[in-house]
Amino acid sequence: MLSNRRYKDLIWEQFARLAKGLANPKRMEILDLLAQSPRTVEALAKLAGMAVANTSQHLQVLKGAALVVTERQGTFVVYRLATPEVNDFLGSLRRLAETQLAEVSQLTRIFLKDRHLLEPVDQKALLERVRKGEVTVLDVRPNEEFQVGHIPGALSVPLTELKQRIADLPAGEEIVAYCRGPYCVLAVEAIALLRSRGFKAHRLEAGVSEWRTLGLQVAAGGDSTLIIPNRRTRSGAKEQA
Amino acid sequence: MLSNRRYKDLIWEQFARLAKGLANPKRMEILDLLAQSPRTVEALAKLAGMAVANTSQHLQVLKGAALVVTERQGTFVVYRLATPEVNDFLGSLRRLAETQLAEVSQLTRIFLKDRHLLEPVDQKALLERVRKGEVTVLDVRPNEEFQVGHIPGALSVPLTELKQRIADLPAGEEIVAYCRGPYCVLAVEAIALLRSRGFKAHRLEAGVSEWRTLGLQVAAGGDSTLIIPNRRTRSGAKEQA
DNA sequence: CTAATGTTCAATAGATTTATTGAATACTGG
DNA sequence: CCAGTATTCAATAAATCTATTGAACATTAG
Repeated sequence: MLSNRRYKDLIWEQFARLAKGLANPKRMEILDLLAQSPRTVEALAKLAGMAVANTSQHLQVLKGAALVVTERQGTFVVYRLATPEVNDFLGSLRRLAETQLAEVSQLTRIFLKDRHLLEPVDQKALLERVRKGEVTVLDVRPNEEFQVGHIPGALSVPLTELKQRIADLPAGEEIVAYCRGPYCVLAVEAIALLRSRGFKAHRLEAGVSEWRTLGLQVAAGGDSTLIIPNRRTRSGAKEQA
Repeated sequence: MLSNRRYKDLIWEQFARLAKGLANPKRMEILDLLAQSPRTVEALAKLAGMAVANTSQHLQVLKGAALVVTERQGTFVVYRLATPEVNDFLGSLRRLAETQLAEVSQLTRIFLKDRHLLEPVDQKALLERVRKGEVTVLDVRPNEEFQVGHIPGALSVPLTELKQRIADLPAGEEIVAYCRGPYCVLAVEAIALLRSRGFKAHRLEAGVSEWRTLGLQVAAGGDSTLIIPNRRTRSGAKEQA
């Protein structure tokens, strides 16, 4: 017979178990990377800047908290978020952190100010214009992530290739760049580069996971890569950090 | 100058900081109690079954994660959730735990089965009937919590007093009892008692915080306590565990 | 002021978490 | 089967977290 007190203890322990999975900066980063696309242990280790064994250990914790699931592909083990609900939940955790922790917005402000990009753009209006297809949208993440899912109509121009391909962009038009979300730095760098070349460019803070959470459609495959054909790459091995 | 890597590390650390606040069963329980009403350290310690110093320490952690705030009232220090967003977030954490962790629903099933209360009621329909005022609704939490906020139209009948006051209840009508939410045991016991006395009684899983999260109005004060007048009690000192 | 009460602080031991290291295991291609 | 690569496991030390204890501090009542 399960006593009241014992039931309570066990139930709260389960909730805390979920939270424990999130209670580490590196695991947080791993989850953010997995929100973009499924990845191998090796790829995650490289992107998060940590040893493979350590990454594997963190992934076991996340698996134990039922936040991620695995699938074997040959000698690789591919990890991904367990369900779309996990993605939505991560979004609500971040929003809570933004409202509750002054440090979050302060850090972002300092970071953007250092890069002379601290000009508040109405993100809601920008999102609406993107949704309506009124602006040229660049997805500056690695092409692998673009393939898995991107904002409809976006062009895949990974940050690593932007410099070489910048001449191909429409000179007069307004450009909007996005990457993995509000705390990803790829689009920030892309905007800096674009502006230094005279483009009128803005950063969309939302990434694909935010886009999806808003209930909007996500495109897959390489159909919007109008500028150059997709390159073949080894699973996650040469992504940008 | 804040480097990319350093910015990322600091940002993820902030998110993890929030999660760390939740990563302990006792803190989870404390937050659940605070979702009902503000409480003193002493009251929380008693309700959660832990030492005062230990409770105070946990509260410092929650305060550090900006999940709760304090207010001094004489020699007491009253803790409460920092914002309504914290309450909503706790709800989404629980919902995620329900979908991701089989243990949660299994524990609840075992608990209810032990008490012969495992008959699935359509909670959505029940909620709708409560909203429309079609049933007699009992709030079986301590009266202090009722005072702070309750479902409009509900009668305050704390579980501790139910036995004495059961004769005053309308015999024929259907009765719905609720307490602090899906993982609170007060209503479960109330239902068992009511049924043993021949009442047709059901448990509403939602508590006040869920009710509020749904965007519904919450009543405050003692105006719905139709059966007996509100008693004066010392802040949380004699609540039921 | 002093006494009483509620809360916090400080020190500690035991448990848990984390990064590192090197070895073991799983799968593929030959 | 063997060799090579990706992942996991096991052991360890350092760091962090937790509950307990007793003292210190803050506020109110007298």
